[in-house]
Amino acid sequence: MFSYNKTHYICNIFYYSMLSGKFAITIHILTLLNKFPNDYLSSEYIAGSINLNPVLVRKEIANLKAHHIVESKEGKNGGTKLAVDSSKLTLKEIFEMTFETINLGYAKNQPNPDCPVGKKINQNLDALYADMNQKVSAQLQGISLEDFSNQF
Amino acid sequence: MFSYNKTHYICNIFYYSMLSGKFAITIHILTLLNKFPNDYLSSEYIAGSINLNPVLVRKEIANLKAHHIVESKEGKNGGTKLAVDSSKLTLKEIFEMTFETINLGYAKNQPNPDCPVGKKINQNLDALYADMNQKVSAQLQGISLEDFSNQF
DNA sequence: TAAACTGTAACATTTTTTATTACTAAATAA
DNA sequence: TTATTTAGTAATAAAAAATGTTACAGTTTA
Repeated sequence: MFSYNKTHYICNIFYYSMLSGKFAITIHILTLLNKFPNDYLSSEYIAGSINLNPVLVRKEIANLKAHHIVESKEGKNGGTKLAVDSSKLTLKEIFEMTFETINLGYAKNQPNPDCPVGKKINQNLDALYADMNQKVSAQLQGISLEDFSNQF
Repeated sequence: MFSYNKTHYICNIFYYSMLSGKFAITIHILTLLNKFPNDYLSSEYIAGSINLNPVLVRKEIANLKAHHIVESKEGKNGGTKLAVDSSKLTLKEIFEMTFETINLGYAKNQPNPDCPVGKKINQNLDALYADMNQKVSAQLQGISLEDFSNQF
């Protein structure tokens, strides 16, 4: 058995890039926009489809704008529309805009650096998750927003 | 633009199977146990390596016990040891014991069923995530606990 | 100039995750 | 046989993350 001091490591880890509803919400928004490429859809309207607060829709739209995927028009009759060709936008790109990576999580606290396992566990998990990301990315790369949207 | 009533759907969805630190903690526990296949390691000792509360370690161990992966001994000098051959236990099995599936999340509220997109979005996400799981599972299937443990 | 929008900040609430305390029961060693 | 160390577990607390709300300034259009 390894022996090490059982000090308490307070410091937390910032690996976290947890999944929330961000991807689902973003793809929902984009699917709607894709259905009406010539209309500016309001956040209120989109929110009504997702069943979500319009402010949260606008926040995701702000993210999409930062990536130049959509454009918005302020003022009356304003709203948001797609700014890219949906056949060229892949789910991989959408994924990357909403998550950094896919992973199976890390323990919250820093593992004990005096333990051989604790010292390397995150590094080894990183490697595992990196492989995982490659596989998932390859899959998502093969699906365009148009493909996804055509399923509806 | 689709038109639909903007009622508010309160009902939530139970898809959720979010990732926390469970997988990381479980694999950490199993790696330690694998390093000392003949010792009963206490939850206190394991907790000292993960830097986690011992009660939480015992909870994960309870889960492992339910899957007959480890066995425990109560009382003084008690603890937990592996009950399976680590070369035959795959990360896929460990993954399945701690998560049901991998996914990129769902919006929290039920989407609007009066909207063609809202009505089908979760079904289409499900299909996407199912493919994802297959790829990830195939990867994890190829790695045994022994393989993982040998990296340390 | 009123109305309908976006953009954003600030704050509140809810949900999830992690931590703690406290206790019972079991096994061992002295 | 008794003190000690351990698992097992329930109940509760605290922390963190996600989601929701309110409010309001700025923009555009009719």
